[in-house]
Amino acid sequence: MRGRADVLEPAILGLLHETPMHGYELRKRLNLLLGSFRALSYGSLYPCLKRLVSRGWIIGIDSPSAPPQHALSGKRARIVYQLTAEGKEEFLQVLSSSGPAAWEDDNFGVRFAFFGQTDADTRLRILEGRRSRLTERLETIRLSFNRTRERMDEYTLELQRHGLEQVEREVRWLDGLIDNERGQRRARPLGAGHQADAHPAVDGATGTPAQTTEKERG
Amino acid sequence: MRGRADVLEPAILGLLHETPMHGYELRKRLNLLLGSFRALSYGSLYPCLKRLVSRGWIIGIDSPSAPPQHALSGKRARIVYQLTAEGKEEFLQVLSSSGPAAWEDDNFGVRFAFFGQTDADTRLRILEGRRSRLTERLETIRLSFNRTRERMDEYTLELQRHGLEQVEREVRWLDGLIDNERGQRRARPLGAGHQADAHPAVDGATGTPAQTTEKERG
DNA sequence: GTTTTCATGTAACCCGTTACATGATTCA
DNA sequence: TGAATCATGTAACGGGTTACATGAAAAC
Repeated sequence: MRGRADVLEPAILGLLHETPMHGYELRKRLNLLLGSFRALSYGSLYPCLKRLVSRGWIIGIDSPSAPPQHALSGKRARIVYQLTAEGKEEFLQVLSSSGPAAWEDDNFGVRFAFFGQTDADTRLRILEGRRSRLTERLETIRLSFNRTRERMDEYTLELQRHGLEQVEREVRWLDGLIDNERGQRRARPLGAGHQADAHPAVDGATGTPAQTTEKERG
Repeated sequence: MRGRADVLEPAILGLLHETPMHGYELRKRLNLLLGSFRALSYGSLYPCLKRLVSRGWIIGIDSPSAPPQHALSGKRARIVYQLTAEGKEEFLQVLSSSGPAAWEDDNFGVRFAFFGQTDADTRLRILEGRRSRLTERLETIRLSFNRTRERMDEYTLELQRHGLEQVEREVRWLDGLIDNERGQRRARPLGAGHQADAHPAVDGATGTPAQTTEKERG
């Protein structure tokens, strides 16, 4: 898997910055946040938490936690983790950084997920960095495409074409976001743009009253 | 990165099935094929080649190879790899397999890249498997989306929305491909469909006469 | 003549998954 | 009562990247 780049640690810090949590729940949140479609393994999560504890960025407090219903006693003792002062400082520092690392494939997602806590300047710088990173990639792909198109069979060609389209789409998405960031005061409320694109996006299962049993990655 | 699932080995087998190559060139082809945007490292490639050799699937022949131009002598001795009979057999077996493994995220790309050498039945089964895999994922995302939308800030929401749209787009892409596979005899020539989507796709740098210096991933 | 590209490798490290181990609680 | 979910971990393994090492040929 994508080694390097420490996407897990900042993600954990970020989630714990919002609210303290125990490992099990953290994992669920992380699965959503990271969007990696194979669930994060415990063999990865718990050692990481340990690491963060040993670095003094978080502490784990053993709490039996009274269950909302049933009123009776506590369920199994769970370890609720929360940020320390140092951890908070560390996270804020991560948030304010806007170097190339922030817009590489691995990190961009996490950084974006915490844009709500990132200041506007940094946000814009990251979005623009990401954009130029992608257009640069676009150039490379187009070049290779034009250089090798006659040697390729239709499927390879189609795969290439589709990949190209994906990146183009992503650039346009970024354009929308950047526009939105620039037209700061009372612009359209994010996720409205992309005119004439008729994105049906989220709608299925519209009526569900949010009471489904909490399931893996759901 | 994405550990497991052996995407490298089949890819190498497949490329060598088309034509013998030395490691350095193989890497370039692999970078295109795999579409992973960080170039494959030699520290990964050469050991893998070694593994394949030890398994008897490929052999490396030391050849000085006379350069096309200059007519004079051979450049540095390079090791040209080619499939053995066993390697060919192995690859063909991989090609004919159409289990769930074939349509998981990691493998689908490679499998698709070799569709030109895959029989129509297998192709269709893989495409359909992939499709149902994605729609299944779509359901999961939509559920979680509807369950957590009010608790999320606009950026997290937008990220989620964008992810959802990406998958939806991919499903539609698959629909086109499946249609195409089904309407076998003389259908539209792949990559034409997606009506009213006006995809500008490949065009930039149209005139380049394919003589640019071979560059990394290009 | 120097830089870039070609060309092949090795060893250490990182980080993630798999598989294993354990046990409480809740739901059918 | 038995299955599923909650909850926390450990150890082995795997495979990829980084960094290192080396050198020839081509391009500038």
